[in-house]
Amino acid sequence: MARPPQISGAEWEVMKVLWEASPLTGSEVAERIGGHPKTVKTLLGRLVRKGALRYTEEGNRYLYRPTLAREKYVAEESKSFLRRVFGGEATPALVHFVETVDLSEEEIQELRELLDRRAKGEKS
Amino acid sequence: MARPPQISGAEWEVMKVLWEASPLTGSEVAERIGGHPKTVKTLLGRLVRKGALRYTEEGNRYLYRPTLAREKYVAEESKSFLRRVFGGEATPALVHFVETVDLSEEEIQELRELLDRRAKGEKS
DNA sequence: TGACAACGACTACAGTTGTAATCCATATTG
DNA sequence: CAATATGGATTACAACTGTAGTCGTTGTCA
Repeated sequence: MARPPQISGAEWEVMKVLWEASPLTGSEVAERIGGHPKTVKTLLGRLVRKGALRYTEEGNRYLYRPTLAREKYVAEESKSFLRRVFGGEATPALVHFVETVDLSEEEIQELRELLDRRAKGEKS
Repeated sequence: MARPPQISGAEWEVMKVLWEASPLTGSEVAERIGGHPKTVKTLLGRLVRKGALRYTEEGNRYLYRPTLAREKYVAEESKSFLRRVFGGEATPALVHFVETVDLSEEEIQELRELLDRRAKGEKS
């Protein structure tokens, strides 16, 4: 199973709008991210080349849509981030986030419940 | 307060060994990451140019050391990761990690305690 | 003291990225 | 229909990256 292709920062912006709504034309995407249409077109082309997007022709223009769900990319990026910055260890990263970020009471509660569920059993 | 300079993947490897032990000569760094000395020298030079490393001369060679603590970079990279992948929201990222990564009983316990402490007050 | 090894400085070079512009064909508008 | 706007294809181009090689100097070993 081939890994999702590598997506750059600007490309990620493009993917985001297409994960929110697709298919879209190039101009629609450009409009939503508020970027220069030419630039966005370039990015769309690169993403197609990388296999992150497909398109279908609608009259004279293309309709783009993602080939993979956002979650796949999130997982990939997260792993790469963990590897790079935390030597692949999730716990130090979790500790870092919990310690440095503002969390509301509700969020803390949510996370605590999640950990509880995690603690009982759905282990591998 | 100027942000820590942007560090690429290969450069990060170099920084890691210097955060573990410094100062080191170029060859020592190369040895520890097991990379080609020439390549490592290039990276060291770039990091100096970027301001991520300083060096002092020791005889005919340089001794390199980081200009900033690892934590600064970790914070920077983490923020940029959150922004890119999770729209700047920490909680979804935390949820993602807790759900997708294997955590030992002890790690879960550690995180739970951390959340508890977080819940009582020490905002910052 | 002469050959060689190691150093830093500089150079190389292709691939990626961000940001567009140019070119040509077609669609739209007056 | 003519002028223009728009679309995709192609081209541009500098900065950044990964990965080294070349050059000139100097310390070291035989």
